[in-house]
Amino acid sequence: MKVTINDVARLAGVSMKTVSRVINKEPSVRKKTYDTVMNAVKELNYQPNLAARNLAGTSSFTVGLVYDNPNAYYVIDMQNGVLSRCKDEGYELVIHPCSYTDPNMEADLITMIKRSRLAGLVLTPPLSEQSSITNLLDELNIHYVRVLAGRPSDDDQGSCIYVNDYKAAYEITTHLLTHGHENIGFICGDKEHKSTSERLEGYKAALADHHKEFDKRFIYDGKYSFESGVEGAKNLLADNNTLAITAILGGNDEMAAGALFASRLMGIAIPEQLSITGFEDSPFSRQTWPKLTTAHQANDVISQHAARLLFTKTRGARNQDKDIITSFTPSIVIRESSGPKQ
Amino acid sequence: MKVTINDVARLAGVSMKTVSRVINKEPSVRKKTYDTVMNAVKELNYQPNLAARNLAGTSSFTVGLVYDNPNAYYVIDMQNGVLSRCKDEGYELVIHPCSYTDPNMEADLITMIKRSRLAGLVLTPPLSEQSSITNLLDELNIHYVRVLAGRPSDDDQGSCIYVNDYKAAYEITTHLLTHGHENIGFICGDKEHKSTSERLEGYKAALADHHKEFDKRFIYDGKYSFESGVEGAKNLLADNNTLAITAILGGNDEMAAGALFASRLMGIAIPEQLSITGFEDSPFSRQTWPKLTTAHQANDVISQHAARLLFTKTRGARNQDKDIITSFTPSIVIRESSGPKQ
DNA sequence: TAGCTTATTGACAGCGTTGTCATTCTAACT
DNA sequence: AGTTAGAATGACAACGCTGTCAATAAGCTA
Repeated sequence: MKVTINDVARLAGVSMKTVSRVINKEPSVRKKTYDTVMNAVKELNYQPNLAARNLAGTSSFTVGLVYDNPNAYYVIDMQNGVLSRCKDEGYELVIHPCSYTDPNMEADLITMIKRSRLAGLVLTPPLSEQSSITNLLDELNIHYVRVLAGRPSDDDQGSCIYVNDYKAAYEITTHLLTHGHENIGFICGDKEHKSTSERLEGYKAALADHHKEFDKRFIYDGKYSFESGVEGAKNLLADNNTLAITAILGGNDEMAAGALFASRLMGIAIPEQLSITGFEDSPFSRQTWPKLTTAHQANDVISQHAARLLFTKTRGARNQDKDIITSFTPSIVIRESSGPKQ
Repeated sequence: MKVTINDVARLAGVSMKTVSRVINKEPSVRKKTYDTVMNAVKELNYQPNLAARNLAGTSSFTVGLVYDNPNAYYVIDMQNGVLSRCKDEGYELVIHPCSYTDPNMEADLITMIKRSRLAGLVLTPPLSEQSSITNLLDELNIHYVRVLAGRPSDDDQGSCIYVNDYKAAYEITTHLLTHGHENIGFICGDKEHKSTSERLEGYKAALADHHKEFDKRFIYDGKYSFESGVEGAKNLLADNNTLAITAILGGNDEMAAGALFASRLMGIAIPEQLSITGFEDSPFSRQTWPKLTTAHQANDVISQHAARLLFTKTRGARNQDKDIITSFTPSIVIRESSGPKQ
């Protein structure tokens, strides 16, 4: 019923240590021995016991995914990406949702790390931006990889995956500018998120390159929520649109959907009277009416790379994948919610 | 740095076995001893090592969550619910997304179970409905709890959590009927899902109780996807609405949102010309315009109960929580997408 | 072919817990 | 006080694997 490394060793006619070497892909195992062992593994359908490996080995086969993100689509994507790599490499994933406003957050994190002696962690925004967490992990000597909004080469120590929101926002703003829009509103996300400032900077840069002055009356501080998108649009378009706004850039799809909702309430036609764009390309950017122009962020791919990067860190020098992409730029997807200024 | 059971034992002046008894809440430990040990645990901030417990013990401290569901909101809710119970009980959660169309699904499942020697599994729909899976688990002697669409007392062996979609659909249909709607369309979900037939039965029962004949021309077979909701509405309202439909019941929120989208394209005013209702109360039922009338399903609560039920099964007779609710009926939430017939 | 170096393999301890079973207490009886 | 049942505790092996280090086999040089 339960197959152990000893059963495999017996069948293959080698010591259990040799079997261990084979399943860990250690060097200096003769090809022929390797094959014999692998055949035995397959014949018995052997699966190494994770608990035993974690207990005996110096490095564990468990990684953690830490997130504080209300966006279910985002979390699922990240999770699936990391998970798919874990499956390939025989790792196990422990997920750890948390809230950075929770005073117990760090204690909880430590508890988890201790309980499952983790090989490493993948940190997603906005937690990946908090130095209190990275400091803590450095102190505990835990490997981690951060997924971050930002432009590469900041203070990277080779453990970051960057999502270039700056560039994406630049492009989406440019898209609107080249369609004749002059007065473009921007609904920002949480001030605390790096992505917010990166996206705003991209917007500003595009304006500058088109010789338009930045005007903070066009900016609304939202919260990355649908509701704040509603508020944002109402605010920007207040008093019968005194600002003469013809396009609104949502800091994410939810806020853009909120802006759409608000426009609908105000009887504004999209995209005829107002262009609206989102950010992230989450599923519901395709489920609004009209569908949202947005910037596609390949979260599943990003998280896969994050996991790979973590694995190479964990395993030290050997197995250095050098083809891990560590910088991603969301690509804009043009749908029906944006169009030329009329 | 790393605190083990021995450190606690030494500090408390007892054997490590006694510490083990304390942290496992075993009987026959003197109150005084218990307190001494607990103080030592707290002082050292001791966390039992999960790998060691899983390896040494007869039952493991790891449970799995298996799902095949494209709905991110649903998955996250289930996950969070199970996770919150796990945290309380010191268990670890391993998630296992899979696809029932994948020929390797069962092999993958077995691999996971072997790798992490699971204490038990929580199965969510539609996988919870597949006898191939439950048979497999029975064979492997793995505990499991199923979350199911259905009415209690079917073939329950005390390991099911029921979601009474029948009743909820009955109520939502009644809501429409009492508002004067006579011709009510129904966009079904996947045929393979139990929830689809349960919801349809509820719809039929409500019609019957209002002395209305069931007419299958009012039924559209969808796929629980936004797109199929669009198609469903187009179909039901075809030829300038020859069926004179004034209300459409979406099998879930996504399809209802799709129907809303399609209505918009056809220039139909919601809810003035057509009432639309959803099912599940997922976040985007609040992000459509107008917001969807729907049936609220407390997935986080449901999954918490599923986890609790699993724990009591795992731990055998002791710790029998008798207050675990095993049947839930979604409650209808009336919003702006439905109204009286005009 | 002997002699040496290096590649390959194996024996055994130990990872941090729990299960088993033996031992020592405690308290309630004669 | 002397028994004794039963409660409370402890000693030690075992869980399935990996790390260390020693042993053997293979390959190379002269």
